[in-house]
Amino acid sequence: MKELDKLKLENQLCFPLYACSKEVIKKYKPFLDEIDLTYTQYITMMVLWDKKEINVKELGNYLYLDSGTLTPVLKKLENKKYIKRSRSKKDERNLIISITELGMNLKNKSKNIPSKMSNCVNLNQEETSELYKLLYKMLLNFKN
Amino acid sequence: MKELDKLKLENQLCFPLYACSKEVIKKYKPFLDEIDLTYTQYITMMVLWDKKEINVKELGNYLYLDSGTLTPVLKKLENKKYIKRSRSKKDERNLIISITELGMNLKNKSKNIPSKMSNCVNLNQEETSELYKLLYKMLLNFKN
DNA sequence: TATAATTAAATTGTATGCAATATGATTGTA
DNA sequence: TACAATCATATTGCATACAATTTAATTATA
Repeated sequence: MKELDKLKLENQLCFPLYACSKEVIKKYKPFLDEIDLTYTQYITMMVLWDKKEINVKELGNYLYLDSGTLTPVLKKLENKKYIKRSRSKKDERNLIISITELGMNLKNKSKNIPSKMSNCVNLNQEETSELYKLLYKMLLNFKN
Repeated sequence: MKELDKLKLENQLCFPLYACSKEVIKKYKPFLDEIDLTYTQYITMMVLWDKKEINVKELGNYLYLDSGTLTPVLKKLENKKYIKRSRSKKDERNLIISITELGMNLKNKSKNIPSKMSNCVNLNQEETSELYKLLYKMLLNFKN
C-alpha cells in the first residue's frame, strides 16, 4: 500500500471498530427502551447482576470507564431504585454500589435481549467467536 | 450456555466492540494532539483528503454520523481553516464542504499516524485483516 | 506523630453522538 | 400554479466519555 493510501478511511482498522460499535448500540436502543435503560446503564447493571456489590473503581475496571462517566450514570440508576450508593465503613474513600431487589428483578425482564441482539448481527457462530477472540486479544493488550 | 449467563458482561459481543473502540481512540490521542485534531475531526479530514469536496449528507454516509454531530465538528474545522463551508448554488439545501490548502497540508503531517497506530495493536497481519473483514461484514449489514 | 504522598470519587470543561424538532429549499401533484 | 410532501441542514436536549482538577480519606515515612 502506498504511504498516503494509509490515510484513506477504508484502510483503517479503527474506523469500522468505531462505526460498528455505535451501530450495534443503536440496534440495542429499541430493546433497552422497553426497560428504560441506556446502553451504559445496561452494562453497569450487567456487572451488578453478577457481582451484587462492587465499588466504583472496580466497576470502572470491568467497564473501561472512569468516575467522571460513572458518577452520573450511578446517580441515575440510584434514582431509578435499581442500586444503592453508600460509603464503605472500612475505607470512606470507597463508594459501594449494591443492587436492590428492584434491580435484580430487572434481570428477568432483560433475559431476551441478548438473543434479540444476536438476531440483528449477520455473523454465524464461528464468525462471532472469532470476532470475540480478536477483540479481546486487542482489548486486554490495552490494559497494560 | 444457560439463559441467564447470556446476560453476563463477558458473554457479550457488543461489549468488547464498544470498549475496544474507545481504547483505540484513546491510543490515537497523543498522535492527534500533535496535529490538534480530535478523532472525529481526523476521520472527517480523511474523507476530505480523499474527496476534496463533499456535502454533509454524503459525508455522514461515509462516517455513519448525522448533521447533529457533524455540524459542530465542521464549524470547528472551518475555524481552523482546514475546510470551507458553502451552500450549493444548484440546491441551496446542500452544504458543500471543501478542503483548503491548509487542510491538504495537514495530510503530510499526518502520514505517520497509521503506522504508529498499528504498532499499538497487538494483532498480526492476518488477524488484522480477519478482524477488518468481520467488522465490515457486520457494519455493511447495518446499512440495510 | 506530623506531614507528604497516594488513592477514590466527584466535579468541571470540552467534545461528541443521537433523537426529535425546526427551518428553509426543492419537488411532486392536484 | 398553489400547496403538500420531501429533503438537507441546523438546533435543542439529553446522555455519555474523558482529561484535568479538587476534595476528602488513608497510607507511608521522615
